[in-house]
Amino acid sequence: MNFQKRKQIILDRLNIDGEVDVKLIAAELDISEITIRRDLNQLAGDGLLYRTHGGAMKVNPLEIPHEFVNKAAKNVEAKDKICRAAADQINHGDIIFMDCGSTVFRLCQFIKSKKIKVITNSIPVVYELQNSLVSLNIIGGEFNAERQAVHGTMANEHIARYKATKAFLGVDGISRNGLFANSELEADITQAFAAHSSKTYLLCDDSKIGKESYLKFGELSIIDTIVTNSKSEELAFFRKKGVEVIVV
Amino acid sequence: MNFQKRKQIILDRLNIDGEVDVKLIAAELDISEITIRRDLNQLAGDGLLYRTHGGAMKVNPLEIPHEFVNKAAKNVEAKDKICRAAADQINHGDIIFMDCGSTVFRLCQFIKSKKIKVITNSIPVVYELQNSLVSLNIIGGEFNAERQAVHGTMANEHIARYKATKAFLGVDGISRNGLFANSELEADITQAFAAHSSKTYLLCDDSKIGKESYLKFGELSIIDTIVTNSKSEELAFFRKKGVEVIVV
DNA sequence: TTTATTTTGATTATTTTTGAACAAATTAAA
DNA sequence: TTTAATTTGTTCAAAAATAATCAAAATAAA
Repeated sequence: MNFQKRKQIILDRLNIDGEVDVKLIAAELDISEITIRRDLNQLAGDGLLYRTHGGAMKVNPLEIPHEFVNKAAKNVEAKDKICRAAADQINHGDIIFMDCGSTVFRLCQFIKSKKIKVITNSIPVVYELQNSLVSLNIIGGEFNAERQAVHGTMANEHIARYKATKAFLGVDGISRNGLFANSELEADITQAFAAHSSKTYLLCDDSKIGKESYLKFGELSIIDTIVTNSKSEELAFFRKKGVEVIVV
Repeated sequence: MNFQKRKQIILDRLNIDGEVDVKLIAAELDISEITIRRDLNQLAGDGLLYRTHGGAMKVNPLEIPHEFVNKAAKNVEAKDKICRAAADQINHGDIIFMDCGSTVFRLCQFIKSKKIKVITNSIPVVYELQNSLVSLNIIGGEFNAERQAVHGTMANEHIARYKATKAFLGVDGISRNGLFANSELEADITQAFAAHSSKTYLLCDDSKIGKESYLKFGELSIIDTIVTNSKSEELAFFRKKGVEVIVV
């Protein structure tokens, strides 16, 4: 019974019970208390548990289940149709912006073999494209764990340094009144992307069309093309406003 | 019974039981313990298993691009010692730079529960720290798939916008003649990190001490502290030059 | 064949791990 | 508050594992 094995047992026990007791563990593993104490101290030193008198407690429940993955898995069929159509718009040599939307993320699988440059603030996009023909540029700044992406002042400045041929973006809602976002950070970066690309595509499944939520941040006019599976009558209005609409 | 055959048996056993014991294997194969130990050390050096006292354990398969894992898994024990000592230097509230070295990567596991800001160009570091108490800032710019990291002009400019309390860096070699890197990109970003942090730590295992390869890019003076497992006499020279040396 | 190289094993010294004993610190109880 | 019980850190010693050194055996090369 070596340290590595005891470490595993102790951490397993912590995950189950939330706490461990020096005496109990020592008796159970048939090993001296001083050794268990030394183990706990070492693990506490590495930040793997909190030391208490007589034992240890679990350290903060850090494991945030990958919300992003779940979100990306919703409405997959529609999203994939949208993305396949969007990928058809991308040509060899394009420089494209991709934001951190869950629909935009699914675009990755359709562009892996294209010789293009992708500039993105989404870490999942980076993972997905890192072993492909796509050349990647990561937007720097403060990382938001929930969105798995970078936002903020530095990010916006970074975008402003580049000029893309096309931007593929998501929003939280779009209606005849404009574009809506869940947060100011997302709104800002979406605007920055749109402002620094020659052509701006909005990828949105039917759940987003006509939806108005939280923060209106821009007019329809900053969008050139909408790619969607929606059959909403709102689309006719978008067309009338000069926005190209691709229905899949 | 040659090394190849023993290697096969050892790795098979590891896959089945998750661990092996020097004494048991030695008895079973009717071969001396010292030979088995040598085998295990070699396999551990190749990152194929994790050496423990009295045996070895299966290496936990991280879900990180393989190229990176293999490199990071070499010389694990020394690197972990180095990183534990390095982590001791980090205090609540610190703002630290971390580069894309394989040793620096292993620092992650020891700082997950620290309330600090980490600014990094390494995507594996981001991945490893994303669900921790650490607040992350990603350095933007062109992504290099081989190094799993960002380098270049934008990256250097990004770094220049920040000021860190401490930088933890790797190099490809260090000798009395200065610091050596594998590429200009790495050299530039290392210098940028060092220039914009109050204190610069170099994490390097013994294989890097005294090594001079490819490109000399800086003097010893840009380093404040070296953390290493080396016992080279070169260390005395570093100390004479005013560099603090922490030997683990 | 002889000679060099590599691999293996035995011996010894060193390091690491562990446990016991006791003093210091902490918690609980009176 | 004071006292008792528990937990902890420290020091030291024993045991186990390891590394280092060198010699023997196996293998490859000339």
